[in-house]
Amino acid sequence: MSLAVINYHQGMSRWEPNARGRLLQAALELYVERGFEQTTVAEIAKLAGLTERTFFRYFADKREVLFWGAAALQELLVSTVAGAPDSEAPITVIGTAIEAAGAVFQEGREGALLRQSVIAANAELQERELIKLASLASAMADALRKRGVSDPGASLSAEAGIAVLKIAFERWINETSPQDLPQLIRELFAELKVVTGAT
Amino acid sequence: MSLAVINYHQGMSRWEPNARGRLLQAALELYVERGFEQTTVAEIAKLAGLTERTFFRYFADKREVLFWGAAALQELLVSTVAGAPDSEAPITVIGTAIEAAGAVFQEGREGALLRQSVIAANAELQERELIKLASLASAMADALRKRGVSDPGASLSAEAGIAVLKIAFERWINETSPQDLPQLIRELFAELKVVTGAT
DNA sequence: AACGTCATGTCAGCGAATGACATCGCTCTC
DNA sequence: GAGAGCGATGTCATTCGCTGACATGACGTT
Repeated sequence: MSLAVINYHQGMSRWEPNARGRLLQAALELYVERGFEQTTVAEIAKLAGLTERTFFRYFADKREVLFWGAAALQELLVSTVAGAPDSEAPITVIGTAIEAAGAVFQEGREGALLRQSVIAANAELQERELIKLASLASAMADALRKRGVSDPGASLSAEAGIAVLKIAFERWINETSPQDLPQLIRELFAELKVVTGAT
Repeated sequence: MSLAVINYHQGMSRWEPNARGRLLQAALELYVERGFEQTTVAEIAKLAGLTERTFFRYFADKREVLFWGAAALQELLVSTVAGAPDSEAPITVIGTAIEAAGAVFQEGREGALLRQSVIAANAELQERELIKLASLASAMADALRKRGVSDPGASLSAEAGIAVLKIAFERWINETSPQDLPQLIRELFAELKVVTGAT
């Protein structure tokens, strides 16, 4: 890994565009090189050519930088659930949505690996990841209820889907030669079916 | 709610026993009265007749006070899983363990209500709760593997069990006249079976 | 009575986060 | 094209969570 020699603002004056992007890139680089705890917000801001105060105008806290993509993922899941044919069973709808999420992760696996290695090394980041996942489950359950799915079933299906995503992602990220993530997700849904009550 | 008039050390000198207990009680009282964020560690320590530094010798951080019971819960879950008859299916073993946890919550519902109202009002506390739940799932999955359950199934069963516990607890805590929690858990496991499409 | 040990106190300091206010650069208008 | 307005950024001060280093007090042992 190379040291942080690049200064993302260099000769730039104030008002250089893409402040959020510069902060994002600077933070990721430092988190990967030194680790999350060993990186201060002041360092990130300096590398991006901004001040500490500005960092907190773009990101609620030091952790949030790593979870910037969560909103888009939530939109994908919700819209996939909302757009599914009315005839499909709730668990099938959730399965389709989770597979779509898996396909997104599959592109850009290198970035996901880097990001996950940072998260795996820090408990605070794992906490943040878990609450994002819980938020995804909650949003999917809402989307199911809008389709007329009644309540214990909606929550259970959504939570089950997130559980599958967690386990599938973990396996996929730890594989040296990765298999197809959506397919792995499909297999885990099948396994879940077996596990919960094969007679 | 009464203001914090009680000083848990009063005329006590140094070396008064049960420092952890006093900190626990002081923290809970202040969290309930003022809310978690509005309570400083210095205030907790003062109410307990100790110093801020000593608080951090007993609790890793300000949040951990509210999760002191998690270790005992984990032991209960793991030992229940470990002690189940060999003939039982993994999901049944998990179901028994989760029901046992539910029974523990059922005693002391008032305390659980108070605790949960504090947690519900603060995102950081929800994060900590989620990582504790994830830790419970991980511990149960380990316990299943020691019984010879192979890996995708062990993780899936454990995560499904935790999902059921989450949903059951949430419903139970929001009921004015609460039904039997272990029974609610049993019903949710049945519903999960239906939802996943197990025939 | 001296000693060692363990719990607690004291002190100094770092870093995350936030509020209040100043300042800079762009754009729009007259 | 000079000034007004405005949004993005900087500056400053402060609070609070948390930690390390070291001092001190109480207790049991010999």
